[in-house]
Parts: sequence; structure tokens; C-alpha cells
Amino acid sequence: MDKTFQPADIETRWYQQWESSGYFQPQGGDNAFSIMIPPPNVTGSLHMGHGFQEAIMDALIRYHRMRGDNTLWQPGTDHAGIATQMVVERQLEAQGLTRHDLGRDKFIEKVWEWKEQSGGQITQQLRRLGASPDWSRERFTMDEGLSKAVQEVFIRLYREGLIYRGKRLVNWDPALHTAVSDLEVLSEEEQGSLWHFRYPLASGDGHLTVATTRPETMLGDTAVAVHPEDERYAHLVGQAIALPLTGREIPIIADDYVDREFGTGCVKITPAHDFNDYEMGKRHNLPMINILDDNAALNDEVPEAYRGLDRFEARKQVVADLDALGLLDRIEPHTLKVPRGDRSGVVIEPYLTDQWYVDAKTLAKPAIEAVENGDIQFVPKQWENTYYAWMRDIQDWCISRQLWWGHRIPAWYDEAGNIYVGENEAAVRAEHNLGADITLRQDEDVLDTWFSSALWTFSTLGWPEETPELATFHPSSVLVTGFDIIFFWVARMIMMTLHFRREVPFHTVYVHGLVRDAEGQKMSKSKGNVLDPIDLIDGIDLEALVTKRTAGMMQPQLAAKIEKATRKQFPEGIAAYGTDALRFTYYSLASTGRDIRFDIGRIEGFRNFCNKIWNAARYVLMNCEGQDCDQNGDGEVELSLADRWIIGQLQQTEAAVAKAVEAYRFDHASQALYEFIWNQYCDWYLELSKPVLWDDEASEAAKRGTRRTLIRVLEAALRLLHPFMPFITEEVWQAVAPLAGKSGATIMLQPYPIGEGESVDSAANADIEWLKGVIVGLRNIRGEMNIPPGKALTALLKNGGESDKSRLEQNATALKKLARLDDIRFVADGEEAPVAATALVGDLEILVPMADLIDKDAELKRLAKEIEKLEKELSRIEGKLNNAAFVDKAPDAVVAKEREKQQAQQMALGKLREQEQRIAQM
RNA sequence: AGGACUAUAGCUCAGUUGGUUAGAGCGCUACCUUGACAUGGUAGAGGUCCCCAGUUCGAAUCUGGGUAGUCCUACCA
Repeated sequence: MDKTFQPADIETRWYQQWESSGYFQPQGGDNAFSIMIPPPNVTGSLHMGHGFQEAIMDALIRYHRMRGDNTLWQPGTDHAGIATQMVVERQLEAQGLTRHDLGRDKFIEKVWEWKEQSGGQITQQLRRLGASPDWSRERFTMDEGLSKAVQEVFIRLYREGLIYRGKRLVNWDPALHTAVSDLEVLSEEEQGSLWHFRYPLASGDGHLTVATTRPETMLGDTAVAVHPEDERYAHLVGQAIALPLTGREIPIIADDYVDREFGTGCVKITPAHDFNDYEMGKRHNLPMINILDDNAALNDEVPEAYRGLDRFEARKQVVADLDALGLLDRIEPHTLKVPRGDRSGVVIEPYLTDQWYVDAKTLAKPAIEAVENGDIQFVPKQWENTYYAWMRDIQDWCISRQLWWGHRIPAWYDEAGNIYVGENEAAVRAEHNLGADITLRQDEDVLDTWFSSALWTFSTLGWPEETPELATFHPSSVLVTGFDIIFFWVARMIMMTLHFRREVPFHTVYVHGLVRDAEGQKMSKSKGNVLDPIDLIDGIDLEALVTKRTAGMMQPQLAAKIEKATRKQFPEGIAAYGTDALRFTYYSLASTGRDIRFDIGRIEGFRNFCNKIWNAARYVLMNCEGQDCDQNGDGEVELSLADRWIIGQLQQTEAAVAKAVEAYRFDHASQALYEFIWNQYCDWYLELSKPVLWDDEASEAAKRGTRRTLIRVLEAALRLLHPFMPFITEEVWQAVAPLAGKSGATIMLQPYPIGEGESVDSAANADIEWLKGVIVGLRNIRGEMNIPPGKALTALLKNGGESDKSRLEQNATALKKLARLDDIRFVADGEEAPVAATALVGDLEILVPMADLIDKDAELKRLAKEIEKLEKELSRIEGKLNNAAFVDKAPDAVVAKEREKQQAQQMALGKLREQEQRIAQM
């Protein structure tokens, strides 16, 4: 074995072996455990959020697989309608082509080609993380089977009246030429202006002043509204405005939506281009004048001068023209929220079009109940409130998209505009008796990608067929996801699954935080602060990292800034930490918070932890290989105190890990493992094993017992750790297992260690605690008095009871070795104890004679520090005990505990003071 | 505007039903190449648990009110 752990050597090798051996497939078992992967975008590449999420799912999956559950992790990707279409369109653009040059069929062919060539990137990257989904069952939302499910769902919902087509105001993306749902619109505050215009009354008798952030929309105004109780304008309600530039007259109406306090208290109403105005337009039966075309340029509804102008051009023109007419009152700077498409980044327009909708309100009702009655539980629980808040105020879901890439809507229209929904044109014709003389054309639109994702838990298992997989693995056990897609995906899955399966899609939703950089900033390409998990695994040099982060930047000055920050933050680039260290870092950060700040210091610590494990294994193997470790369980074996102690500690760790995993507290699980392996097994147990193995006097049974414990505890610890660190555990386990009497092709399919409380030997625990106390006391003297570590000391013990004597007897060898003593013994009866540096373990005094030391002042200083600490603590305790109310009202056990503490501290204090005096008199 | 979350060591974070000497990792200081490991060992320093009030014998923990930050939802033209 190498002296240091080299992750790169083993990761690929083991992964290939696992996958090709079929270990990721369900292995049978009575309890089914299944997780459906939140399908990553097929155009995507792995980011830290994926890494975190996959690490958690994989830990759960490996844990349950080892516990003997029939475990399925269903992988796959979604077709990401807009994103994928954009990618391929950009490629065409490079050749000077648009998708229209190719035509629909040819274009879709191109997309499929792209998918075959480049769509597998993210699944390859998932493999690097050690993820163990059943790749043989990988699905894609555009697969034939899933497409069939989508079609079936659409048709059935349509027939049930839960899908309808309607002309509504939608969020229109003028760059992508499609409607998007409100979730795909991001509103950010931006600096804009508030233009105040004077609208002349039709009577010629004065004017009203209205304010707007979008002047061009005035061409589509169909009313001006005031508050019904606003005396300033009450007399004008019912009169008309002569709308400038248009020659139209529009009414002045009263509606309590108007805020009297804001601006002038008069609002121009443009029902076809504003969501609030749309509602008001419906209330007052106002005409809706659509003034835009698909590009958000002005259409023929506006006066000739403005036709064909882009909306922002038109804005300038309208302002200029109103100004020229003397109707521009003033312009104020104004901060407003501007809605932008999350894909295109352009300003979204409310736009009147025909679209398909899902009646979400009806579907939401059972979905709310499923959470209320506990069929679905969120972890952490507070996310249920977020879910309720959204679901109780849900709007109908616009599911049609004006794209080519996606599931085409199975609806046909005849010339009269009648709608026929069905599997295909022939089926529609047959069902409705439509002869060949009737021309049908299919709806051009496709469905929102989330529509197919909403079916994911059951469509991937073969629905609408009633497959054995559906029966076994649905509902799935747990959904692991970020809170950012509770609405997008989680809620919609629950609605769809309940409707079509009459069961929940999953029993638990584990909602994790979002990975941010060390400053708490969201990682984003434009900020240049993204970390690629693969770079953390393999490492990357500074130049390559800078190049990667600044590639394809739109703004060069941003690139310079990013380069500077990157050089500052990673002057050496990023080291190769390996997958196991990366995964363990994720777990250590997986607490209940909403933000996960990824600090590079953490991963380095866990790389060191891997190295620690590696070297502990090296030590164990060096001492066990070729030796009798009681592999067959037939030798005479004597277990030492340390053996019994570490076995008990292992049991407790096993229980703690299981508890943590069941509660989704991966931070606790990782902490417990780290603590056990490093601070107990390596720091103490391995050290305690040395005196036995290297002692010629020790019996063969004792040595065999120690070797057996060394190897078996390590073997179990590896299994315990495997779900979190799959690679190093597999590699080490292969060498360790045979010596522990275990066999198997892989650690992956070994039973998971289950802690049993009974195996904890409390007597051994107490003895080892005593031993540690004595050693720590001696080390403290050594450290604080600057005694060279190499110098052997003589230690004397004083004042102890019978148990101290027997403990010394049992542990003398270990003590000498670990505290570097050439002798340790009790002060004989009647013997005058020499002046000495002192440490206390309970009643027991540990003396290091001053003859061995040089520095009297150092010992006085050390004692003074100890005494001060004790005095402070003692006065605190006494303050408590002198408080009658405390003694009266606190539970007896608590009071008794304080009294015990008081006594112990008093005694210790007395001894230390005595020591202080003796040394001072030297 | 409404709601949620967060505030603990220089940094990143744990801290169960109120009773701990408030912990871990990283970083920091000193010493140490002792036969698994310098990606290491030993010892140590470092905290007004955001602030104020309250409940209680007792509050990092519970209640109320602030302050700061993050996010979500809804938006006033």
C-alpha cells in the first residue's frame, strides 16, 4: 500500500466493476426502498447542487441496499424543452441557419442527434461521484414509454374537463416566442422611470394625469380608473377621456383596486397587456386591445406611425409625441420589478394568446390533503407551510409552449375551429366520425417539460401499464430535492400522481439547502464563482480554472474581475481531493439550514481523514497479514480492556449513524463516523494495541484477541462508512475482509452493521476513561512544562483507592508506552512523596517528581492556572447551592449532581493548593 | 406589504424534552521526523451564544420586542 491515499487510482476501477457487475440493480428483499432521481436537465452539466443532492441520495440508497432492502434508484434526465431547443438553435445559427430553414421534423431529428452525442455528459459526471442508480433502467422524458404516459394523461385530463384551452393573458417571452409559466419568470428590481401623462377629458374641460412605467401600452388603453370613493374624481366617473395619439375615446371608471395614495390616484387601464388591468377589464367589460405581435413589436391595432416598432422604440416615440403635444407632465426615476424570462433574460410581456391550461385548483385539493393527513411528510417540516401557501393560492397552470422540442399536444382542429383530442389523427377521425373531406390540423404546440416531469415517479416504472416495478417500487420512499423546485415539480408530482395512481408519489420529501460559495453567494456562471465538483475530485491548476471560469463571458470587464477574484481565492489552483472527501464534505454540511456554504477548508480536512483511514488500515494490515487473527473463530482469544472498550464504542457509533440517517441528519452521521474512526479508533485504540502486539511477554491469546479486534472493528467500520465513502471503503475492505473472516465480491452488498446497546461494556469504558485521564494528565504536565517528548519520566500515584490500584496493574504497560514513562508506581505506605508536578484524576494524584523537571516557575504557573479554573467553577456551583430556591425547587437529581461536583472540586482544589505551597517552598 | 429562515470561536458549522466546565473541523501558537499517517502527533490560546425585556430556582435553548442578513410570495399603475 502507498504511504498516502491516492483516490484517482481506485475510483474509476471500482466504479466500472460495480456497474458492470449489476450491483446497482435491485437485489430483492422484503422491504422495497426506492428513490426517483430528480431528473437533471439533459443539456446540463454537473454543478455543486447536483453533487450535494446525488451524494445524499446515494448514501440513502447504499444504506438501504446494505440493510437488505429491495433497493431501486431510478435515474434519468428530462428533455428541457426550451434549454435544449436553444442549444441546438445556437448550433444552427453558427451555420447561418434557423430552425425554420430546416422545418419541424428535420429540426427535431437534429435535436435527437445532439442528445445522442452530448446528452450523456451529466450522467457520466454522476458516475464520478460514485452514484449507484440502476443505470440499466435509465429513462428520458421523451422516451417512447414516457411519451405515451404524457399523452394518456393529457387525454384523460381533457376528457375529465381538467385540461382546457382558453384565450388568456400569459407570460410571453418575445425572444423565445413562447408562453412560459409564472414560475419561469423572475422579477428583479431595476431602475426605470415613471412617466406622468396628461389625458385630456373628452369634454375638453381639463384633464387627468396618469402615471405609467410602460408608456407604449397607452396605445392599448381602454379606460382610466379612479377609486370609487375618491372625491377628487367622483364627478368625472362615467365621463370619457380623449386618448391622445389614438383618436379613441375611453371611459373613466371607478374601481376599488385603485390606490388613492399612489401618484395622482388615476390609473390608465390596458387590459391586454397587464395582469391587473386584465382582471379589471373583465369586471368592467372593457375591450381588450392587443397592440403587440409575437416579437413584442407593435401591430396594426396602433396608429400607423407606430406599427412595426419594437416595444422600446415605441416607448421613446410615444413619450416624444406626447411631449410634443404638451401632455408629458413629468418623468420621475422609479425602481420597479421587471419580469424577465429565466432562460432568455428578456423582459416578459403579458400577452393575449390561446393556450392550454390545467385546472390546478381541482387537482390541488387532494394534494393538500395528502400532506395534511401525513401521507406525505416534509423534512424539515416547515416546508409544509411553504407548500400549503402555494397550493392554496394556486393558479391554473399554462402547459402549452410554442416550441418544437417536446411532447406535441394531441389535439386537432377542423376548419371551424372545433377541437378533437385523441391519440392520433386516425383515432380522432374514427371517434368523431370525421370523413376524409374534413381537413384536420394538429396543434403546433408542445407541453411544458414539467408536465412530463410531474409523471416521473410512475411513468419511469412503466405506467400506464401495470408493471411489477410499479407494484413494487411505487410509491417511492423518499424524494430528495431542493426547496427551489417545490412548486415547479414537487407540488405538480403530488397532484398528478394522486389523480392517476390514487396514491402518493413518495412518502417523504427531504428538502435540502442550496449550495453557495464561501461568502454565501449563489454560485453562478456570471458571478464566476462556480465550483465544478469534478475539479474538486481531480484538481485543477489555476490557469485552467481561470480559463474555465471566464470562458464565453458576455462582458469582458466581468471576466477581468472574475479572473482577479479567482487568482486571489485559489492562488495554487484546486488540489485533487478525491470523490470520498468531496462526498463526506457534503454530508458534514447537510444540516437543516437553507444555505450550504461550501468552504474549501472543509474538504481538505476530509481528504486528510481519508488518508487517516488509509494509514490506519496500513497499520492494521501490517500487524495482521500472515498472522492468526482468529479468522475462523476457533482460537483461544483473550480480549483486553481496550478491545472491549472499542467494540462498545463501535456499537454506539453504529446506533448513532443509523439514527442520524433515519432522521436525514447526514451531518450527524458524518460527525459520528469521523469521531469514532479518528479520535477513538486511531488516536486511542491503535496506540493501545501497540503495547500488546509488541510485548514479548503478552500471551498468544491476548495478541490474537487484539489482532482480531483490530481487524474486525476496522472491517465493521468500513461497512458503516461505505454509504458515505464508497471508494476507499471498498478498496480497503477487499484487503481487510478475509482477515476478519468475511468474504464477498464487494462491500456494497455486505450487511450494514447494526448497533446493539448490550455490547457496550460499561466497566471497560470506565477503565479506559481512567487510563485516558492518567495519560492526558501526564501529557499535560509534559506539554505545559516543556519537557521534551523524548524524555522518559517516572510517575508516582498517590491517594487512589483499590480500583485505581487494579487499574494500574492492568494498564501499566500501556501507560508506560503511551505516556513515555520508564516507571509508574504507587507511593508506598509511609513513603514521603517527593515534590512533584501534579495532575488529578478524580481522587487519584499523579506525581511527576520535580527532580525530573527543571522548571519550578513553570509548574507554579501551571498550577495557578488550574486553581483559577477550579475556583471559578466552584464559586459558580456554590452560588447555585447557596440559593435556597434552587435547592427547594430544582429536581433532587440535579441538586445532588451539583453537590457531587462541589465536593470533587473542593477536594481537587485543596490538593492543588497544597501542591502549590510545597513547590513554592522548594 | 405578508411570510419563512438565519444570527454560537478568526472562518464553516453542531448543540435533543431548559440543568454541559458551550463543542467539532479548518485556521492560529509552541514543541516533536517515536517503527500507520507531517494529508501526522502532543499540548495550548480563542466565546457578552446579535441586542433588550420577560417566564423560571436555572435560558445558547422558551415567550415578547428590536437589529442585521438571506430567501419566498404578492405587488402601486
